[in-house]
Amino acid sequence: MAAVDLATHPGHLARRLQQAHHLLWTTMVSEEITSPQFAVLNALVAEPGLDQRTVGERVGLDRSTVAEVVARLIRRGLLDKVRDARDGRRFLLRLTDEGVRTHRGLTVRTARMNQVLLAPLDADERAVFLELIRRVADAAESLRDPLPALRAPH
Amino acid sequence: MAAVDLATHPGHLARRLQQAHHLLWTTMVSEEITSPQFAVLNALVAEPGLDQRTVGERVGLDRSTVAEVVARLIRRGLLDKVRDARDGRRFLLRLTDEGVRTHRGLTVRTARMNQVLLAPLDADERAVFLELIRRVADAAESLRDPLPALRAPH
DNA sequence: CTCATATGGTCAGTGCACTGAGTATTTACG
DNA sequence: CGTAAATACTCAGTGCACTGACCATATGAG
Repeated sequence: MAAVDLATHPGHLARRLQQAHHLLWTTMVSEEITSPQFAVLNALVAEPGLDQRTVGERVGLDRSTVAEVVARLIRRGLLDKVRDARDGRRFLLRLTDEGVRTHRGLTVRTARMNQVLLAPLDADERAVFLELIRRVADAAESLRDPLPALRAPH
Repeated sequence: MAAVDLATHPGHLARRLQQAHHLLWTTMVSEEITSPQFAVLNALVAEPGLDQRTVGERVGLDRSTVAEVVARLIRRGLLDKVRDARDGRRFLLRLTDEGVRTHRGLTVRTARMNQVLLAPLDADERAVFLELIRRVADAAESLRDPLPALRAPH
């Protein structure tokens, strides 16, 4: 009987939170476009013509995952990908008109969805909630390469 | 220029938090056993002999995902699965000795890892952090079937 | 007892997410 | 100029996560 209480494990709670979010997203926002796909569209609305690597940096996705998400958005006709003339390694990404329209429509719905998701918290708690998650995520993120010092044995 | 600030989107932050957690987990806890696998082991330490469905309920996983995770744990020899004699639909799950040992070892490491993950927060903030995530996740969870009322058109 | 319904599990399909290896292009050093 | 290092991307492999369709066993109402 050495079982642990998972409700004190942030990783476990993060997973459950994401599932809750996924549930609301598919019912209230879209069944076709996913949340990561929206994040990519959003990054390109803010900064058209980014390459894949930079998009990944903006939305927090690694190169392989960006490639997959981008492929799906292109297949749906929301995105164009053209080789950079000045640097042949890069692909420059740009929304199609359809992509811009889709992003606009989803923006409204995501706002409504976030309201529902955060409904159990009052205004102060919401601000704290977002800030604490951000701080924890940022801290661990900035710890990517620098410190393989705490690596486990075996 | 109708781009949105993703730092105000709980779903996006939840995903980033989970990635941060995943990063720390693989370096500080285990490269073989994943966090969901540990959750299943932990549920069976607390309540040996559960069936798959109930395990899923305890750790927040759907039946298909539980089946996959269980299959991997069996392949690693950490778990046994036997048909319930009293109800031929069920499979009863039980840890092997090796499974118990593995769980015990990981428990220590997960505690250390959680310390590092929560390092950017002070003690009060940690308590608030866990409680707020739990409340939001629970609320959305309890909204599974009852309310397809807010479903989006199209 | 019989048949409709619940329930536990499996399977196929889709999508996110990471790692590690490999390819192509660019850049920087000698 | 020429080659080594860095960079952008692709590809294969593994694992989580959900849905919807399907199968088998149980159970409850008639």
